[in-house]
Amino acid sequence: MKKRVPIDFVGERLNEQLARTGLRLTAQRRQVYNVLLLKRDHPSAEEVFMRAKSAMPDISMATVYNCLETLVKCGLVRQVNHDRKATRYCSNMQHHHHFYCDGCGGAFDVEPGRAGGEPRIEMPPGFRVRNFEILFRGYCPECAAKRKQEAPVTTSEEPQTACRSSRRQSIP
Amino acid sequence: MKKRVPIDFVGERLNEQLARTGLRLTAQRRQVYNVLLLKRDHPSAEEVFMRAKSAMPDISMATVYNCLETLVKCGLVRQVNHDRKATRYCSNMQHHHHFYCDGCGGAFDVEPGRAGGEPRIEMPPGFRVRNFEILFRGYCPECAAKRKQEAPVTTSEEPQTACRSSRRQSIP
DNA sequence: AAGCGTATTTAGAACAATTCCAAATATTGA
DNA sequence: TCAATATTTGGAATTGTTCTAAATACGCTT
Repeated sequence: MKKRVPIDFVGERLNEQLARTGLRLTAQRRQVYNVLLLKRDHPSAEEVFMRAKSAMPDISMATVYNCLETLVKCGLVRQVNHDRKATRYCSNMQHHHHFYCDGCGGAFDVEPGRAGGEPRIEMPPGFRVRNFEILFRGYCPECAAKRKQEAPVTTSEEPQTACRSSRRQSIP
Repeated sequence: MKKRVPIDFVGERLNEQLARTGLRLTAQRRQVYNVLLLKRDHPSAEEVFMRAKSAMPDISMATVYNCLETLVKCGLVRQVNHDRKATRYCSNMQHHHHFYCDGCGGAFDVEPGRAGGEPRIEMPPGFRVRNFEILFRGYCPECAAKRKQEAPVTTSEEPQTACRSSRRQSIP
C-alpha cells in the first residue's frame, strides 16, 4: 500500500467529511466509498469487500468493516438492516424508506411520498420521535412477475396495506 | 418433565392454534407463550428464557428457541427486529408499528393511526407490497425526561419527522 | 397399563456476522 | 526525514441463532 491518494471528485466529498472529524483520507476508505456510490444496490459488508477487492486485491475484511463504520460516522453512508440478515450499506442519505423483496431478498429505495404521503401517526405523550422509516415487504417487479406465471392463482397472500402501487419513484 | 398439561385460558388459544397445524401442546410451549402474554415488553429469546426458567427451571435455551419458532409459525407471536440486536418477540398480533428508544433500547408498540394515519406512499410500478411497518426512533418518556434535565440545551438532534406527538395510543 | 410411532426437548456443536486485538504499516505535520 | 498518531491487517473472540443426534414425552391403540 504505497500509493498516493489523489483527490478526485469522490475524494472531494469524502475528504471534506473526514476532515471535519479529524480523520484521514486513505485509499481504502475511498475505495469502499466508491463501491457504495458506484452501484447503489445496498450491498452487505461481504459484497462491498468482494467489489472492493477486485480493484484493490489486498484490502481486508476488517478494513472494509472499519471503513464502513467510518463512513457511517461521517454521515456519508447509512446502515440498513432487515430481519436478521447481514447489515447492508446505503449511500443515499436523503430521507427515504425501503422495500424488501421476499423473493430475491433485494432491497430497494422508496422515496417518501409527496403530498401528504408521510405518516401522521400520533405518539403517546412523552415520546420524542427523532426519525422514522417505513419498511415495506413484498415482491419486486421481477419476482412478482415470476410468481405470477408460476402460480397464476396465488393463495396465502395478505395484502394488509394502505399503500397504492403506481407511478415510479425509485430505481433499484 | 412428567407434569400433565391442564388446559386453561392460555392453553385454550394456544392449543387451538397448535392443533390446526398438527402440533402438540406441551408444558414448555405454554410456559413460553405465557411469558410473552404476561409482560408484553418485547423480550428477547434470552429474556424469555430467563423468565420461563424461573417457573420451569429445567427448560433449555434450545427449547425456548424452538417454542418461539413454533409460536411464530402458529401465528400467535411475531418477531421484531431492530438494528442488529437480538430478535424480540411480540404477542400483539394486531397490525401495529414500533418505537425504539435510543436511550434504553426499549421497544414500544405504536398503534396505527386512525383517520388517515396510515402512509400513502406510492410504489414504483410492478412492486407488490404485501405489508409494511413503521419504525420510529427516539426517546421514550423516561429517557426523554432524563435527558432533558441532564442536558437542558440539547444539540445534534435531527427531528426530521412528520409525526405529531400527542394523545396516548399505547402503553409499554 | 403396555407398546408404538411420532413429536418434542435437550445439551452441545456448528455457524454467520461482526467486533476486538495487538502488531505492522501508512500518513501528517514539524 | 522523523516522530506522533491514525489506519490497516490477520486472526482470535463474541454474539445470537441454528443444527444435530440422542433422550424423553405424548397420544393412541390394544
